Amino acid sequence: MEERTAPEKEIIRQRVEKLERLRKESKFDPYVIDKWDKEHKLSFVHEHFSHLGPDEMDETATIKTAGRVMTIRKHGRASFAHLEDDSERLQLYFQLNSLGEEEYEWFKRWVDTGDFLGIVGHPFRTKRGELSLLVTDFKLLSKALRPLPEKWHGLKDTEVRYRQRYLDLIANPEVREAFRKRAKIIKTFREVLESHGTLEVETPMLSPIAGGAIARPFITYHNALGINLYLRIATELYLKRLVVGMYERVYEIGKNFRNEGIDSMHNPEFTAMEVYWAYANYEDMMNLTEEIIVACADAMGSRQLPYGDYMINYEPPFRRAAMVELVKEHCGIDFLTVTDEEARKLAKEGGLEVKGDESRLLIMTEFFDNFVEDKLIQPTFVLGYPVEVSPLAKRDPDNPDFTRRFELFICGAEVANAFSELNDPLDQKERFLDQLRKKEAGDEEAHAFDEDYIVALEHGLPPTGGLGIGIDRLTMFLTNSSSIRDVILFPTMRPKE
RNA sequence: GGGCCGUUAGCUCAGGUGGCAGAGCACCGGACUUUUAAUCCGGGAGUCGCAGGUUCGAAUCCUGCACGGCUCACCA
Repeated sequence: MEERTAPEKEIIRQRVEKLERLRKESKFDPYVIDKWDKEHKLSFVHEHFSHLGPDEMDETATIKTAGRVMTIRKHGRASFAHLEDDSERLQLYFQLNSLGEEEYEWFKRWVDTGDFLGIVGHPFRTKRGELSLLVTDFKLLSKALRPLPEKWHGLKDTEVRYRQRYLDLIANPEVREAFRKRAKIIKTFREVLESHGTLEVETPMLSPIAGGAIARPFITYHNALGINLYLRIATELYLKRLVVGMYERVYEIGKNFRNEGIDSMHNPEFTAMEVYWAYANYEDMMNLTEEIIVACADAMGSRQLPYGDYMINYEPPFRRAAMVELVKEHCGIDFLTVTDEEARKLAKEGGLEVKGDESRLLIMTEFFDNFVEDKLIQPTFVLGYPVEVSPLAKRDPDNPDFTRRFELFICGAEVANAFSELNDPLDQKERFLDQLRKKEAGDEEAHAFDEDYIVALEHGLPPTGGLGIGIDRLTMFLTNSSSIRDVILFPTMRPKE
């Protein structure tokens, strides 16, 4: 049988062989070094030596830096390379005269693109005008055995980009930038919340009941306890227990898990922020939402940010409109003046599925979901959600069919959900029971009945405003990303084979 | 779940009507002391996503499957 070598293996074989020769011939092992005193980021050179003119060098300045070799251009007795670190890219100039023959030949012989180099050198600008370092000393800090993605076109294959994100990050600097922005957004959340004296807490991801939202949970099993546990779908019920427990302002930023479909707006695990303030209501939460999002926009550098074909204006105040008004505006129907029966008829005419027992307000939310939501491009607070679709929100005392609740829509998608929290234990129990009945009637996604939470409410929850913001989605809109996978480093993927 | 599209060298991509598997980058060897998608000369590199079918002959046509993308539906 003829032995065949796969080409990829062949490249790696060559590199491994080279590594072995390097170890043997020059008594040097690139994987032995465990420290390099990197004194300067590459951006330091750009920041401090941009004033150098063509062919001008600052020999009094010695830069000690390190990074990954991205390109090499060898020219006999002088060579150029580009070094990249997490701040910048900078050209290196290796010259026989300044390095000495032995060192220079060593570089040409052993250094490949993808390798990590420690560099000592003087800043200068080439005749052609590129800021560079004249290398006076260098050390090979680590070797790459696989080739870098193509340098000109970058890495485009979406599947590889998501599965091997590190390659995406190496090849596409704008991707690195997007995740820096994500970190900035989360930092901004913390700064705003802390500035209002809000305490960051952590609540269970594993719990016997997955409550606080409508979603199918992931189920897992704990061996020692011998019970099923659910991965959380929201942090809501635990955070409100903490307000019962005398923390007046708490928030949590963390992962939620929902066992549902995957598309450009949904990942099975996603990051949400939830915050609860005692003695505050949903209007305070609206102001807080605005404050956080405006601060995030500012952190991105502008209150006008593009998303696809749209320019989104994050200048406050955001529009605030009742759902009834928005449905009237977009559909021409005033659901306050129709009967349940008329509403169902209108729904049928509008092409919506009707079972026959829906209230006019439930139909209204259907109209909203189907015909209004995706039209809300500019940041819009939608107020006045019916009680039926808001089992954890306080009723509006002037209008008991509605709750003191809002959702914020940006680019046609829900970004925030908030309400004056229902703190009446008896009402809450009734609404849970109502959800239970829905579940028994076959609604897989009705809220779970959480007896322990009712007990907590019975001990007294102060009037409380609560808010949840989907950080991935907000990050998408602030970074002009068309898919949630572009703002999650390692999105959920089906394993290959 | 439905529809459409994609899968060819490590990467980016060509390969009308079926007829010897290609280019650039990357890699290996050589020349070159200011290049920057360096250039020039030479070389190696492929289970054409997988499986089956049609055919003298399939990267190409047909069927199924896998993975991915877009989209619709469903869903927060």
